[in-house]
Amino acid sequence: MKWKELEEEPCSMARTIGVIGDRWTLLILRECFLRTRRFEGFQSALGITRHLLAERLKKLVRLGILRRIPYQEAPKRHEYILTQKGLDLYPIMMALVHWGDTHMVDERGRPLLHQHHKCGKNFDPVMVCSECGEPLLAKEVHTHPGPGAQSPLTIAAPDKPKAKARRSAA
Amino acid sequence: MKWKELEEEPCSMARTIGVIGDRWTLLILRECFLRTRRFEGFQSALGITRHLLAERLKKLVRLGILRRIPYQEAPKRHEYILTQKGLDLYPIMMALVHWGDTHMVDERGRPLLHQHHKCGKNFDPVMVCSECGEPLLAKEVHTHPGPGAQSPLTIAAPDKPKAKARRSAA
DNA sequence: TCTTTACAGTTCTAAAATAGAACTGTCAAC
DNA sequence: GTTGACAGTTCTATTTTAGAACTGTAAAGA
Repeated sequence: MKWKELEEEPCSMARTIGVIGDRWTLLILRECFLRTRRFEGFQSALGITRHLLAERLKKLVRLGILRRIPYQEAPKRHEYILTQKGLDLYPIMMALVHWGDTHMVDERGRPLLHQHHKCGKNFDPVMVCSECGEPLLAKEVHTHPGPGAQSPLTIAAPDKPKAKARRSAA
Repeated sequence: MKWKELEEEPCSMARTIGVIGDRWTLLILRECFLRTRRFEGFQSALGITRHLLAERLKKLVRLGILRRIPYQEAPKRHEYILTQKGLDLYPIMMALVHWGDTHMVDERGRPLLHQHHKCGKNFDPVMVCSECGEPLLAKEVHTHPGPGAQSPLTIAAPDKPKAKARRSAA
């Protein structure tokens, strides 16, 4: 499966993965949320090769997740800033951090604490139901096809004959 | 940067990315949450090559995200079931789906709806503060180093001399 | 003026990961 | 005794990444 194909799957998760589902893109976005904005900033913070960084930044701009804004003329220079679409990735970032905080910390504890302006406390992110406000558990959620569905299950209609025919074709 | 190194970075997000930050792993986990449990099930639903599927399942088992449980003797067969550690990835999955629902749907609408058992309604996941219950916005959160920090900022202490010295070394 | 530095890339080659297909092996059913 | 389900493993070819060097503009300093 190519990356491009992912973006066309009838599954919101697959499409999202097609956009941000690789290591470097995710790390670049982490830096964006930490207020890094410039090429050199990303490069030195991440140790990513310049080649890949340039390529990923282009992709994020093309997808409307970052905006490329000039901050000086003369030698033309640009900053990369999160758009609203990019800012909307925040829950994903927080969910990733929280899982790491829960399952991947060593004996020293969390590398980073998060403080909420509104209440002033260090917090954990909690995912709740938009309708009743209760925390969401996988077992308490039932999925069913929406208007954009193509298969009775969520996802990835295996509409490629290959998938099933693979062995009998031999 | 190698995948192994990621898991040792002083950043919970980097560590999480080291575990689940690739396309196929994420898609395999999606299938797990949709109750797929067997090798052939994953393979035909995803179209992943058998080689990679075997490799990724091993990794997920090694990391304690899936458990490999025999479901028949004779030809020994196993199922792959989410552990609690794996189930805890649910907010990440939901956050990915929700972003896709918001920004990647086509004119037909969402491929999949989610219904909450407790309240019976279709819902969106909302990420809130564990302390005050208010929805979290990136701009209202301040990060500061925790006990496991190694750099004043969250993350990725660029402790590799290469990062800065790269040009002057030439 | 000449050199160095900051910055933002681009362009190579080598190494690693992934795709794609076929092969292995056990057992049940036809 | 042949076929099919299932769960892998083993190949080669293609794509991606890593790693390092090179390009080019302009400011700062010797």
